Amino acid sequence: MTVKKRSRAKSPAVAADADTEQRILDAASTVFLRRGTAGARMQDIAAEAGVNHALLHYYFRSKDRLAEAVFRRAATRLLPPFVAILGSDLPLDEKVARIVEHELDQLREAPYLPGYILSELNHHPERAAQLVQTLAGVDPERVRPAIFATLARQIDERVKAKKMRPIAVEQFIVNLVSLCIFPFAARPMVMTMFGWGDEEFARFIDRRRRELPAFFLEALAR
Amino acid sequence: MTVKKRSRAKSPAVAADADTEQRILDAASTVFLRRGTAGARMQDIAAEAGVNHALLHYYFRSKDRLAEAVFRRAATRLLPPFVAILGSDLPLDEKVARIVEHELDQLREAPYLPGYILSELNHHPERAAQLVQTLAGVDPERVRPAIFATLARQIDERVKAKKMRPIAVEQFIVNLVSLCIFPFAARPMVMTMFGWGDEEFARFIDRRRRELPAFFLEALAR
DNA sequence: GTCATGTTTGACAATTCTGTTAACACCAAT
DNA sequence: ATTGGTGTTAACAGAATTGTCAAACATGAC
Repeated sequence: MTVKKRSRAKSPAVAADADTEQRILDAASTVFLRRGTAGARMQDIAAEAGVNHALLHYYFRSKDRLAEAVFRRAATRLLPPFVAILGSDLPLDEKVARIVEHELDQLREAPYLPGYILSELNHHPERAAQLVQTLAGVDPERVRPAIFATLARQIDERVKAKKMRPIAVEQFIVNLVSLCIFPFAARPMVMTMFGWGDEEFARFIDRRRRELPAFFLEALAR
Repeated sequence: MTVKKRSRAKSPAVAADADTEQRILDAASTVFLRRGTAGARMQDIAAEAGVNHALLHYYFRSKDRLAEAVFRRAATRLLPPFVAILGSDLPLDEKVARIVEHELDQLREAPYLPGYILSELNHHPERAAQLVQTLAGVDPERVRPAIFATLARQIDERVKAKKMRPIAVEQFIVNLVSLCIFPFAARPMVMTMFGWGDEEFARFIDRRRRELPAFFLEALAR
């Protein structure tokens, strides 16, 4: 009834003022990431976007749908690069270095992302499955082996060459991701514990970006 | 007006049925940890505790206060042991081993804890400061140096003895905590990614408990 | 027994929040 | 100019949620 085909044929004259739907989505991201889905109010999102709150419903029908759009976009920015790098055929230490650099660069720009995503997945675990599907384009049953295979082979090679102590692929991945993402998810706690402001935290991350690959690889070297 | 001195002189005859205030706090923990503070409903907590929801207000005055009580209790269970071990005078590798074991044992029982605490601190960063104070009994300005001093000295000694590569204390701590806590905070994602159920995740944690100390210490050994 | 005190409940008030509707402005095409 | 469609708003309806209150209830003391 209210749903129309949304052909965004933006008036070519006014290029400066962004597409409304986009502006709403951006505002929703801002608010949802800070307050969480349950804690956010539609009214606040409307204010942040500078529009009447009825417009949110016009474009996204309900809070649930808007929240899902935001979540999907957020997750899409966080995970795929990770999977791409891990599943590539770069040498193992190159993979580690790239992931650390990419992830830390990314999160420096969007520090609320990890906390938001972890929190949402804790409250709606069912979204995780749906998410992995969306990200992969196919179902996880087919993507997982692909990543696992190359990674397991690389680890195996280095173990056989006596260059690395053995480790399960799952532990390898979780360790790497933990070290990259956790500091951002726990940022308020970290900053308080160490008595830091934003600049100190930034320096901490800079240093981490340099030192983490070596730390991780040394943990496995022999 | 409604606040009375709450002398819990529990009727000694009926020891089985727990103190109501305690039952409410337990129920609130359950619900808040699962749904988050903003997502939880007072009605649900009342139902979980098996009482009328007016009782929640009778004992805790408002949702905010109840939420704070729950948060304080949760944080009190997670952090102090960590600080205690880290600040003790055990040898360094013993500290690492103990923290890994204790933390993983603890979290196996309460897997929602990390996600809840991280989430709450993201939405109310101001609570972090207040929390650290409460935990320490004194202000963080005095506790922090204490932990730092012993830890920094231990690291320094091993570095000088050519047994360890140098690392900043902050990075040391964050790395250790990341590896312990993150897997639980990201549990839904981890389980989905790997296609696991509860048993597989439990086995994963078991293995982690055994292997993590070595992983961590090897990362720094030379 | 009844009185006093703390506990518990059902009903209700007040507010906040989501979602809907009808009117209006603007532009494009006929 | 008129018509039709899209985007936008103000006002409103309905639901859900937090919080209050007076009355009922238990229990031990006198």
